[in-house]
Amino acid sequence: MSKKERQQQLLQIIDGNPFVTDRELTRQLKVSIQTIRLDRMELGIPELRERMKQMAEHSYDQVRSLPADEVVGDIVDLQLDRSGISIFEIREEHVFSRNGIARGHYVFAQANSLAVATINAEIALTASADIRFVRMVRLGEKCIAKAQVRSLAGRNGKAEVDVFTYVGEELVFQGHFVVYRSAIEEYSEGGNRSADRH
Amino acid sequence: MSKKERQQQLLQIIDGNPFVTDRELTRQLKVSIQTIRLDRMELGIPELRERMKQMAEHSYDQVRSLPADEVVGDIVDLQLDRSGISIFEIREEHVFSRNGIARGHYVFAQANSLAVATINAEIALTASADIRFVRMVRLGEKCIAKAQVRSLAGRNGKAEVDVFTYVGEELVFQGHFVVYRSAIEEYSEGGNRSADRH
DNA sequence: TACATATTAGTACCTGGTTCTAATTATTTA
DNA sequence: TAAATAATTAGAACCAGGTACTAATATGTA
Repeated sequence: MSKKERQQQLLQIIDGNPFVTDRELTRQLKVSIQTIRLDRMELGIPELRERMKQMAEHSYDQVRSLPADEVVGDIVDLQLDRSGISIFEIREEHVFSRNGIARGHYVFAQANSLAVATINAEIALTASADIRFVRMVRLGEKCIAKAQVRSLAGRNGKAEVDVFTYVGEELVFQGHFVVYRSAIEEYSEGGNRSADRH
Repeated sequence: MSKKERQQQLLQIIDGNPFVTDRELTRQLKVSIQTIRLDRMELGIPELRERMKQMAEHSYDQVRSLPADEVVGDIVDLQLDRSGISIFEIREEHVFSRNGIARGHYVFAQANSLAVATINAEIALTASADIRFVRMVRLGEKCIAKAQVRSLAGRNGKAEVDVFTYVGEELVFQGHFVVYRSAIEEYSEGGNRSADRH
């Protein structure tokens, strides 16, 4: 096996399992540990611990901003059963790496979270939605979603919420949500009201 | 400061920043490094490297299944401009930890990804959608989304796609998507066709 | 054959710890 | 107040998984 072939294999192995040690690599590639290390140098692959650290840091950033939180976006204003505003900044982890455009479901998730949070009920869940992506949202843009409750049925019924999301003055998304409100734990899209603002 | 108070502080510090070393902790808590280590022992907090490893492994699991991939769900059948089927298993990272119910935007994302992937165009993007969450989806359930293209406009125009998502025989989600297709790179919700199944 | 490239070997050193023994300080309790 | 107990600190040996560096040995090529 040539040096190039071996380095290709090494890339593949580490790509397939980033948790592999140099010692394990020597067993798989049948070369000395020094060769493995020279190869890693040439290929710019950091040591195992550094790889794990980078993965941990990367995931930590995501965890802090993302779906670890049951509400996507930061709710800055809330008048229960009336209106709400949330802010969500489009970051690296929300976009297609290819073109820096936000994945639709993040924009959707912000609006959905806000619609549900605005409804004052033990349990609120999205029943249906009618949505439109008015224009693409790019990396770094700050989405401001504004929710308006349009109608409220009884204590256990449907509520209708309109959400408009803006970047600056521009409308980027609009949605009409039908949200079920209930005191019974059945389908919780936003869950217990008291737990929303962790 | 009592031992209990210190251990509470220690928990808080590590919770706030899991990347802190014992040495940094000695500076913040003004005790010896042995005390820090005894405290970690008592509290069952692993060493920095182990913490990073766990985060990395956890995120790696997520990355493998989740939005790192630009298509949410595994497309198992695809007839461009006609129909498509994708499978998406609801895992730990897709549900509300509180009740084990899938976050709506994952169910939405699977359907959205499939609708876009089914359209045969250089660039495809979701323009609007009309969706309904028919019943909740729980941890461990396998969502099978079936897309049917209903209408196609010219090379650069709108396409309409219906997506029905099932768990077993039960319908859990339905959506009507309007997707823009274009050869011009403008708003890519699924991106270059050739890159979808990487 | 001479030279270059590739590979292997070996040593010292590093971080961020664990494990263990032992000594020193509080703090409590009899 | 003295003895007992708990809490804290010190120090040395050791570990994984490396880096950095020097030097020797293959292996191929002009």
